[in-house]
Amino acid sequence: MVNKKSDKSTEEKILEAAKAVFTEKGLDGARMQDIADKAGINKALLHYYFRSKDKLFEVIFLEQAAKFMPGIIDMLTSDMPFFQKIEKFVDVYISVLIENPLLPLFILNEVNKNAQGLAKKIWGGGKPPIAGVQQAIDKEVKKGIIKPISALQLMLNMVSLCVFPFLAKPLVQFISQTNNAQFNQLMEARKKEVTKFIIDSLRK
Amino acid sequence: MVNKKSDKSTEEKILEAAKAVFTEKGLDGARMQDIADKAGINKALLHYYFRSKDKLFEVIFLEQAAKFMPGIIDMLTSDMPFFQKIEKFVDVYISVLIENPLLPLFILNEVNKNAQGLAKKIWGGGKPPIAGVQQAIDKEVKKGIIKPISALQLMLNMVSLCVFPFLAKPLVQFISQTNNAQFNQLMEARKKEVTKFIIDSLRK
DNA sequence: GTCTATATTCCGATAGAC
DNA sequence: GTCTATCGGAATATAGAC
Repeated sequence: MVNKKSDKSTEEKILEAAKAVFTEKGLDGARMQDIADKAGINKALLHYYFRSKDKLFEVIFLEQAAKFMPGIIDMLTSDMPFFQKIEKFVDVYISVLIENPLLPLFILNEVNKNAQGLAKKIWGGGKPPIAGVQQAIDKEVKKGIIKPISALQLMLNMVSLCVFPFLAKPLVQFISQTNNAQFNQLMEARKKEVTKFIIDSLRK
Repeated sequence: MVNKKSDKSTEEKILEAAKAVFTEKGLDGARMQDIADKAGINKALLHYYFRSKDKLFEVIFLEQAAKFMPGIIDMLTSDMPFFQKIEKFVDVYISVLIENPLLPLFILNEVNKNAQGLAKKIWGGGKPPIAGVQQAIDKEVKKGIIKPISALQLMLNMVSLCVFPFLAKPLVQFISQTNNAQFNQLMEARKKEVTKFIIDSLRK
């Protein structure tokens, strides 16, 4: 084994390199040459494995999109205690983002450039079952545990608080004067902060 | 006056068109031809007024960046009542975003691609005076009005809750099944929701 | 200042040898 | 399967007439 990559299949090396380049530069900014270089092969081979840049991109995008879309609806409609659902969601989601800090910007960028096409390719054509979330909330309201709130607004709040700091990572690092490791510490600490912020707001 | 644009200077027409195309497509995705078409002129004239695509982009970027960076620090250190500061910030910021929904993604994208260069071009080299915000918060804590919180985390929360829905606008529209006008209504309603959400969380 | 026409560079994609 | 060499188109940028 000469280096770390030599025991991986060529296809795996390409996918790994493509993920890195696409998530950093976006579809338009990425260069097939860069992907080839990073994978340690040449351009022609990229076209041999994946017909075109667009095809390669689509593979990467769908793979990453699945990672980005949190199972927030499933989680909020599960049978865990309500506040525990929130804590779990925040914890898991921020952990994913610490491991994949470029993910949110990558996904949102491409969804915006391709609004109608991609948004529906991620989910099926079906509507998201947001009504179930509203029922779960209303149940807690009736029990007198939380204040009334719209399911959409609550989900927006939860996702916003988790994701935005990563979208604005360079700005946050500038304002907080932190390096990468310190930024991750900050986000680790933020798990508790966000959970507390949400629960304190909901609690009656 | 034949049309709306005929009484504007050529430079103004270019800037207007460039803003529209760059904010929609980003630096890499934008085409000089598209900008020329939208401005009602030809490509050569773009280079006559601005030397290159990059130069033109920089003008647009700096102009838009100023709009995006909210005066959150100034606002939080002003002498308004504390909860009123929050309400005002949310109201003003979401209004700006309703008028410029593409602004956040545009800015964050380019800041990320150019982390070191642009972040410092926006502000001067100086550190942001976040310490003043912490003092303003601590004062309210001592008065017994709010719970203790880090200035950075609070500012992150406030900005996250306002900005993220616009970054994820296509996804939000899909989930909430809304058209543009309905989305704007949703964001208008969100002003009160976000203000309430933040204040409920901070209040003792 | 504004245009048409053209030069130049870059990049995705293909051809063909091994 | 993998490579080198090259094509062909697209996009930025320039030259030069008006």
